[in-house]
Amino acid sequence: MCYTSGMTFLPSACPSGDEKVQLFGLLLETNARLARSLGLELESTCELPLAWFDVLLQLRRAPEGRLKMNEIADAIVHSTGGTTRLIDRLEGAQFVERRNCPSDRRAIHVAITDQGNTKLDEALRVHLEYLEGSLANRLSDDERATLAMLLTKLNRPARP
Amino acid sequence: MCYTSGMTFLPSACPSGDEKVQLFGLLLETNARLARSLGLELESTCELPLAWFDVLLQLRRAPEGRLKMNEIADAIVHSTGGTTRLIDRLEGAQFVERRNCPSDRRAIHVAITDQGNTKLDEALRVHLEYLEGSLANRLSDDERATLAMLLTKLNRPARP
DNA sequence: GGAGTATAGTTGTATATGCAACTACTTGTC
DNA sequence: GACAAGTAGTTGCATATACAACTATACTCC
Repeated sequence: MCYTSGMTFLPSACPSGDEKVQLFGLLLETNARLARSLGLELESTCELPLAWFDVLLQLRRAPEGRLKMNEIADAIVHSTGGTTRLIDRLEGAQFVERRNCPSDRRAIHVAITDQGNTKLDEALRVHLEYLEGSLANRLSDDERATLAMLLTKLNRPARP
Repeated sequence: MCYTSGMTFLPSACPSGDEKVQLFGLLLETNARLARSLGLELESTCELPLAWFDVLLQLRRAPEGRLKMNEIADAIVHSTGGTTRLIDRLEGAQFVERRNCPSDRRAIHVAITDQGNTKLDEALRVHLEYLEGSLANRLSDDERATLAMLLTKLNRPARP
């Protein structure tokens, strides 16, 4: 599968066509395109950045409707420093609020507010419509289930 | 699949557990984790940012070993402005060079240099090792082929 | 129960990126 | 062949994020 262009490559130095490299690149590219188009959609229709949407969604899914800072950072795959400022902005917009954690005075509970829930509902409506065009149109129910299974396997933390 | 927590949600306002929403979130999360760990790996062992690696890989794959600015921007899913500066940095490190395009004086050809090729080979070795741990360990050959097929379907540009 | 270590979160600083405005060139139309 | 519209790339500016250093609190082990 190695492209044989006019250029001269050392044979051993050309694994750019390796099947795994291709697959990994495809994953990055697919993700980047989908994230970008969804981000533009949410931003233009709801004025909600994708990262904010992601936080609100994680909070709604959380058992008690709240998460600690480091749980959010892990869930959305940001640094803790970046998460602090992201939550600052969300709190400034009154979509979430910080609360003290009674059992650990270092920790902070971040909870979604009513305004946050309202905005999230609005965004989810947009998101669902978007998904019809980007997922449902392109993959069958079975294919989506398979994809979910494969991604779940891929997403497991590395063995120790 | 909707979490029934202690909180009271309007039934219609809780599609956060929707199968497509879950799948999309899984895709974003998987991608973010893999990109982050690969980025750290490349940065620490090769001092090569992931975005630089991506550009060099696209250039090697290109039929003539070179691409125009807008082709790069599209391939790596960046804005053209962002790509200009990314290529500035890569050119500063002498991994790529800009050349005039003979047939269109607006356009720029970006070509990988010998130093860029050397660095890319180095990074690909790291990448291949990384992929053993992140892809090959978790998915069988068949599963990887299936995943590639599904992502390809997903990655097709939207219908007009 | 006190010293040392680990953990949760914040902040200073640097950097990478997007968007919109801009220049320069090309293409299409009359 | 000139003018309008479209396209390629760059730049000013704003912003989001990462990393590392820091503070405050919790845990562990003697």
